[in-house]
Amino acid sequence: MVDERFTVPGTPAWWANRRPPGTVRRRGRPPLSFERIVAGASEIVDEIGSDAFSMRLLARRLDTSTATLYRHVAGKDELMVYVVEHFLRDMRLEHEVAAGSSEDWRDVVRDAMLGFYRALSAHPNLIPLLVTQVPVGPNGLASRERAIAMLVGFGFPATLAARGYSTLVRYTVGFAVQQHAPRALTREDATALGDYFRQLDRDAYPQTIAAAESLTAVAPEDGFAEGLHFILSGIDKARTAPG
Amino acid sequence: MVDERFTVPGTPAWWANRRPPGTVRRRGRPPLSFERIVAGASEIVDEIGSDAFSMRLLARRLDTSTATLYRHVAGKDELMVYVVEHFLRDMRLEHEVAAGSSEDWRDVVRDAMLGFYRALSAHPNLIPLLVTQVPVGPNGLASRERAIAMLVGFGFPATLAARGYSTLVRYTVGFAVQQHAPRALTREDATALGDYFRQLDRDAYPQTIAAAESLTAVAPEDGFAEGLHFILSGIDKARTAPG
DNA sequence: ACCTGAACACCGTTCAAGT
DNA sequence: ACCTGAACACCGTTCAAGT
Repeated sequence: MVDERFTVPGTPAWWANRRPPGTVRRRGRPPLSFERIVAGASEIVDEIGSDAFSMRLLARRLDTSTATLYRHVAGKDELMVYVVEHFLRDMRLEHEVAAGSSEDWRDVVRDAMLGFYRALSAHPNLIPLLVTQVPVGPNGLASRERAIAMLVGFGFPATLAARGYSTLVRYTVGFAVQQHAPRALTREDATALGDYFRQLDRDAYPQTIAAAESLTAVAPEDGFAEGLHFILSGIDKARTAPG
Repeated sequence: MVDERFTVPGTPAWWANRRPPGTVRRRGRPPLSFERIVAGASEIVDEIGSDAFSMRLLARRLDTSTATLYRHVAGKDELMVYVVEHFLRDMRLEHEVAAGSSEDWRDVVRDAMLGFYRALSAHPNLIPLLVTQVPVGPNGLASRERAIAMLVGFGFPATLAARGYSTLVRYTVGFAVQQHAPRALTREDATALGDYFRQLDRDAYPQTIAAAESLTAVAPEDGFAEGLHFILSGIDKARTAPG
């Protein structure tokens, strides 16, 4: 019986023990490299989501067969781990900028988290994958390191930096998946939901009716920024508390 | 072309226009009621999750055929909406208690959200369904109404009550799905992840190594409670702020 | 040595045919 | 009128057979 920790894609042990994949030459067709497979899979996931993604679809797009794909990757699960890693690299490149413009750590971290949120919003079909994976591949590690270093640079003790970072990432991914996941509410849905709330029985749902506007009218990013403000405010209080 | 809003299960329009389902008598077997179908589906989802749930499995367990199930429900999606509604009723019954023991609204709301979080933790396979649905069936509406009324009862303006409620529910469901979703990190995984962090290159990942303990050692519920504390603290500041 | 058609054991959903 | 076996068009994954 094989130790399962070494076979579950995306786990630390799996990253540590995986064999770097190679390239296969094919007569008359572009070589089928590992990179081309991951890039093709990332494209399809971005377009239609990881549920609708299928090995057959990818094989067709790369002009090969599913069995050949299985010679490069262990299966769909493993491929999705590489897809996450692929997107994290792009997100890092996109956000190498910013920072430094303010002295209040809350402004800097708010902008960083808003950038992360916007990057997720730009690739909604990626979000469900981040919910089921804690990214510990090279790009995932680098993002985590930079973020914690940023907080420590603002004078946070290591413990509060780690916990604040965890809370912020959890909040952002959790908010994004509820807002942008397949089948999430569109703006039209929110309008319809507001109308629905307002038409409810006034005796049974007085508060829901009174709050209908606030419950549904907020633009997605504003709703995210509000909660983010609450969290940053709470962390700041913990940071400046005596003791 | 039919208006899609009336055919997508779980939407307000769908709830408003759906036809209440009936019961079918079968010779020599227990009658196949809508309730038995939802109860059976809820059991299976609780056991193995909504992905692994299949109409064939449910049909086998209820001693019938898939085609017969389709005479009672429109399909798997619709059935999952009823499964959510089913669990929300149970959660309401379980939490009819508490409240009133403290004068600080934060203590009361913290206990309420912890109760919700524990209810979700007790049914991890239900959580992914809550991510893709805003529950607006009878039980979902009643929960929302009670929660907002509680905040208003503590003197919150309607707008802040609605936004605070939204943030709290999003945070709780978002945290729960990342902590408890199928394939989420177990305690053993977290330990392995901590070891992995500590073994990284000291020059490349100094902060990750320093924070390894804090990043992975926190018990799940403590991590949730910490973030919850930040949010409650932030909302309280908004509530007591002048203007 | 490398590749792949076809198969296996599944899905959600539908419908012709039975009782 | 009610029920269902079998089908349709898919999955992820594997392997015997080809080049």
